[in-house]
Formats: sequence, structure tokens, C-alpha cells
Amino acid sequence: MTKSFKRYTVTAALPYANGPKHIGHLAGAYIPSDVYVRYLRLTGQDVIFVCGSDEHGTAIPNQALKENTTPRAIIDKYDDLIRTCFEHLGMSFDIYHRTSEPIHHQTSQEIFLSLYNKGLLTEESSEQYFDPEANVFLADRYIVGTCPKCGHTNAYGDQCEKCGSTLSPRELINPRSTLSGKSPVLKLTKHWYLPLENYEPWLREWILKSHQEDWKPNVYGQCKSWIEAGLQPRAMTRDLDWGIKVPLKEAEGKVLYVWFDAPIGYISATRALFEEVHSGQLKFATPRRDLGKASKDDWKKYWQGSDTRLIHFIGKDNIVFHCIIFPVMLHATGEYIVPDNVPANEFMNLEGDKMSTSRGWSIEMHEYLADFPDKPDVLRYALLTNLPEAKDSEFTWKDFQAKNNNELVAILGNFINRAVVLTQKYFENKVPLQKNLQAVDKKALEELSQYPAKIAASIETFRFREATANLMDLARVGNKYLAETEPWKLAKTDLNRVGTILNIALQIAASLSVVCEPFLPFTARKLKDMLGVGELPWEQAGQPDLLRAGSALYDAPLLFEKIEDAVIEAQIKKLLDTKRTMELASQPAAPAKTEISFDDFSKLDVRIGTILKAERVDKSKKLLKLQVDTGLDVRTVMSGIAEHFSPDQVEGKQVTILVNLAPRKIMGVESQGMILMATDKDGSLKLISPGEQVSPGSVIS
RNA sequence: GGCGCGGUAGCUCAGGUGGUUAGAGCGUUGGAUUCAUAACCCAAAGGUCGGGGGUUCAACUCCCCCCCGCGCUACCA
Repeated sequence: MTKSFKRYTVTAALPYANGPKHIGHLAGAYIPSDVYVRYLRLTGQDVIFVCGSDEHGTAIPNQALKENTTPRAIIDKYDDLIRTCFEHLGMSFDIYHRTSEPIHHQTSQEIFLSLYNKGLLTEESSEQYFDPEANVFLADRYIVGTCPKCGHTNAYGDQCEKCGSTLSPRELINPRSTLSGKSPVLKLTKHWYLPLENYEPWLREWILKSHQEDWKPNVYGQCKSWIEAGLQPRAMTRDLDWGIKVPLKEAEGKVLYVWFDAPIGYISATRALFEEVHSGQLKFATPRRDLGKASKDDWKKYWQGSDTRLIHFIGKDNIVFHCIIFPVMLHATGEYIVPDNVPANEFMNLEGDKMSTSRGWSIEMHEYLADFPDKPDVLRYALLTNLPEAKDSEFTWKDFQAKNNNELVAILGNFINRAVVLTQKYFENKVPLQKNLQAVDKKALEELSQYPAKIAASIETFRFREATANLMDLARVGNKYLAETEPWKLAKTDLNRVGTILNIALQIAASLSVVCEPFLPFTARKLKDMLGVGELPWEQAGQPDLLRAGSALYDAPLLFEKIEDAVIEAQIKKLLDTKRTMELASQPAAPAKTEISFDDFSKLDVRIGTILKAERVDKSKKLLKLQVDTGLDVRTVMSGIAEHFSPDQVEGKQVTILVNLAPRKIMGVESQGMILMATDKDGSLKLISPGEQVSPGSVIS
């Protein structure tokens, strides 16, 4: 931490190009990283800021199927959408690249080969599901079946969207291929693994020991949890036809695992940045400062120089990849540096519920921009003041309105407007002279001089909320100064004095135009234009003489405008409407299973039984141990319903039971049968009882 | 169940290595003011710092137990 660095490489999580991105993503990674980088640039640091679209992985072809198009069309569409939104929100990347670019394929393959040639990857063959009809291995996402956790009949092989559980394809009951609809078969396939466990001592030393102090508790804690749980080999390749080819002859039809190639995208983007600057042909690069005579190899300084400080900005869902897997990859090559900090944020909720594009409960970037095209800074501010830095936070439209009306308009906009209007009124819109200073003036200037350092200290320690609050406090200093000096009263008697006061007020405004740039870049631009100041470095902020007496002020439009209640109400209504639409659209009844014969059916012995006794199972959250009168006998059945029913809710109830299911031991107890349940749309379980009381053992047919 | 992160004013959140009357913004109430987008400025009310033990001269801050929320993970035939 005390180490001194010559340059910075700052990355923001590569957004996955399978759909639009919402304001939670902005709050997690993009806004903080942009503030950080803009600040570094103002202080003259050598920094590059890289990002780009993550365009591989199984979800892309999956989304293509959903939209009835090609993977290429999907990534082009969402790359364009996300790229445009970022631009309109003021994200100041030096390059926004794409992982589908050839240079990224090359970089990823080089790093894979570097690990392979050093003998650091292990090869392992395992049985994976294969669709003999389509003649391909099935990615997790292409296998559907019954969720073993909630019984949802259309769960994906990696996740059940009904109950949210993470799954592996082998766990699915009655797996089916989504390509052919047939049952897949298990087939042997070889993959390359990175044995993370070999790096445990290094990870302990690097993270647990040397970053205990400077990494955020939420990040450090999660790393610790992973390391102590025991690391395992992680597959670096997949059987898939969408992605980066594994550069080995024996790996026909295999690609690099998307989580192997995605973070390498940062490196590829950096390479592309310097290649484009070097060649003078900018395609993805938008360098924000003069990179001088860039050479093609300059990227190496930013990824291999031990005097480079690497910072990854991500959301909490990415911690394990950015703190464990990717660093191990980089470290193992022996050539790359590892991150000095990973200031991951938690999640931002929305109006009391988790944000989710698929559930329609979100504010998508492009929708916000469509509805508030001239207000990117208002969103930046509302998010900045409520970033989930230490814990999940919450965005509400009402809060958004309050932040705009009570702070941006009433404090910051109002102060600027007061200073400028008074200057127009008494001094023909020219900066008046600063004459003899009184105590109140000195106090204001003294306070002014403190703020830039205060704000800087907060930014440097990744406390962006605090930094933003300090920014607004500086505007408060200005308002207070005007309230104390009351220049509108003195104007009748002492215009010299008024001039001094307004000069100081305008100096505060000038400093504001500098220090607000990282947070509110569009506002900073307007304010600088208004005051006629150019681009000033951070170190000049806080000085009492940024504006020269006699210099003219320019047009002074209002920086912010009030947002009326009706606008906010409309947004809330829109949110609720979208959610309802999505619920209806995304929840058709599960499709019918494949046909069976009557003989198949008659193999099942389903009956009505009565639950005589139910008890919780020690050390289990989901299991109830039931004694069921089946008419034939009284038997023990273990049932995963404890999260839906308490024991006394089910005791005495008649239920449907599959009695001829092979017994199996669960949590050390033999379970003899299975209670059948209906799973409702919301994932809740319902008992299936006869319409009227029947004798235990009644056969269902 | 295990591991991790949280539980601080009505709301959203701050509170390195324990130390005088626990903070900010918003909201509420009162005052002052009119240059300003009825904005600004001042002041007040409001908290058993999740609960209970313990260490200490002293704990929101350290230790133990419990409760609640979130995440990962295991049991679900």
C-alpha cells in the first residue's frame, strides 16, 4: 500500500453483451471507476481506463435462440447499445473494446498457451452430456430438466430460474436437450483445468496477509471464505462452438471458458489501445489524454510493470474471478502483475426489491437516457450519493427526485445562479475586483482551500459517497457565505465591498467547476463555459484567484431543473407495468414432457397417505422428517419442504405419496417414498390433497 | 447447517488501531431572509448504536452466545 506507483491501469467490469445493462451495474462498477479515473487524470497521473463488451459464453447463443437470430447479431446489437449508453453517461474510457476482436483471441490464446507450455494446466476427462442427434456436447444452458430443488420442470443445466439455485446438468431430473428435445447421453470429453489449489499459499500471502488492511471488508471476507473453503481445479475450456478456439490440435470443437477469456479482455483492450494510437487509426480507442509517441508494446508497461498500480472495479458477483482466478492466471504466467486493489461494490436494490432485467424490475441505462436525455449527471449524482460501498443499498425514484431538487437544484445550481445573477446585476457580468478582506472572507477562502484535499483523500480511498457529499458541502460553503455577507443589501451603500464578496463567490464557483468534474462532467463543462475558465488541474482547485478580475462571464443557463412529482410517478408506474408484463410473458406453463406409454405410467404406485408426524431435521434448512400412514404401513419420508411448511402445518394432512420409489438415505435417515407437490409460479410448494377425506392407501390412477 | 458481509435517528447512510454531551443528508418543527428554480441560511426535536453476557478505569468500536437480512455452500427421490 505504501508502495509508490508510476502509472495506473484501471479496469471496469466488461459488461456481458447478452442484453441491456441497468443502473445497478452503473452503481457497482462504472460510475465509481469513472470518478476515480477522471480524478487521476486531473492530478496528472499516468492512467489508462479500459473496458469493453464480453461477448462469449453460452448465454450469447442462448439469447440468440430466444431472439431468433445469430450470436453475432446479438453481440453487435448489445455492444452498440451499451457502448452508446456509456458514452451518453460520460464514461471516459480510453478504450471500449470487444472480446470478439481478433487481437483478443490472440491474447487469450497466448496466455492459455503460456500456461499450457509451462505445464501448469492439468488435463482431465469427464463425462458430459452429449446430444447424439445434433452431434454436439451440450453446454449447461442447453440442457433442461426438472429442478431437483424446487421441482420446476424447465430448469436450465446451470441454474433454475424458478428457485434461483445454481445447478450442474447432472443434477437435473429427466434431462433433455433443448436442441433436439431428446435425452442427452453422457460421453467422455477432455478438458484443461487450472489447479487453483496449488496457488493457495500464494493467495494466502498475497490477499490474506498483505491486503488485510487496504481491501474492503466485503471483498477481503469473500476471498477468505473461498480460500478457506478449499480451492479446486477450475475448467478453463468448454465444449462449445461460440468463443475462442483452444489453441491445441487435440482440442477440436473446444473453446476457452468465457471466464478465462473475459478478464483477459482488459489486456487485449490495452493492446488495442496502443496499437490504434500507434497506427493513428482509432477504431475502438478514445484516448482521453495525449499518450505521446505510443509504441505498440507500451501496453506491457501497464500490465507487466511492477511500478504499475492495477485496480479492478467490479460488482460483488465478480469478486471470485477478479481476486482469485484471474490473479492466479496472471501470476502463473510469471509475466503479469496482479491487482493492487479490487474495490468491489455490493448490489443496489430498486424500490425494495432486487434489480433484475429479466424480471422487469430495473432501470435500464437506455431507458433512463430516453426519458431523461439531458440529465446524465443527475443519475450519476443520485447513484454516487447512494453507492452500495459497504452493503447493499437502495435506489428509489423519490430519492432520485429529492437528490435532484434538494441538492443539485437547491444547493449547487442555486449557489452558482445566485453568484452569477448578482454579478450580472451589479457588475455588468464581469468578475469584480477583490479588495480588502474581512474575517468572513478569509474564513470562506480558508474553507475553500481545504476542500480539494478533502475530496481527493476520499476518492483515493474509494469512498465515493463521502467525496460526493464533500463536493456538495463546498457549494454549501458558498451559500452560507452569501447569506452571511448579504451583498444585495450592501449594494445600496458599498459597491466595492459587494465586488469583493462576489469575486470570492465566483472563485468558489470556479473551484467547484474543477472538483465536480469527476462526478458531474457535463455540469463541469457547462460551469466552465459559463465562467470562462479552461481546463484547470486539480492542484489549482481551492485557490482564491482562478478567475481574473475584469474577465467576462458567459451565458448562464440553469445547471439543473426541478423534477416534478408527475414525472416521478410516471416512472414508478412504468416500473410496475413492466414488471407485470414480464411476469405474464416469462411464465408460461412448463411445456409438456415427452410422451410415455400407459405401461410407463402404471409403474408408478401413487397413493394418498396421511402425515401422522412431522419434525424438523437437525442441521438442515430444507428437510422435514415425516411419518406417513400409507395404508400399507407407516413409513418415514424425508421431504425438502421445510422452507415452505412448519411441522404442525402438515401434521394430519392427507397428501399424495409415491410409495414404490426405491428407498434412499438422506441425512443418514432412510427415506421410503416421495411426497408429491405442486410448484406454483412464485416457486412456493402446495400439498396435493384429495378433495374429500379418503382412506389412507387409496390408489391414484 | 457451514463460511462471509451487514443490522446505528422517520428514511438513505458515515462512524482507522476502544476515550469528553454518537454524526451527515433528506424528512419534521421553529426562526431569519428575499440575490436566487418558495430556493438559501440558522436552530431544535428525534437514537436502550439488533438482543444478552464478558474484558476494561472506559465499548457503537474488542471477545462469546442468540435473533434478523443478504450472498456463497450442503441436505431436497
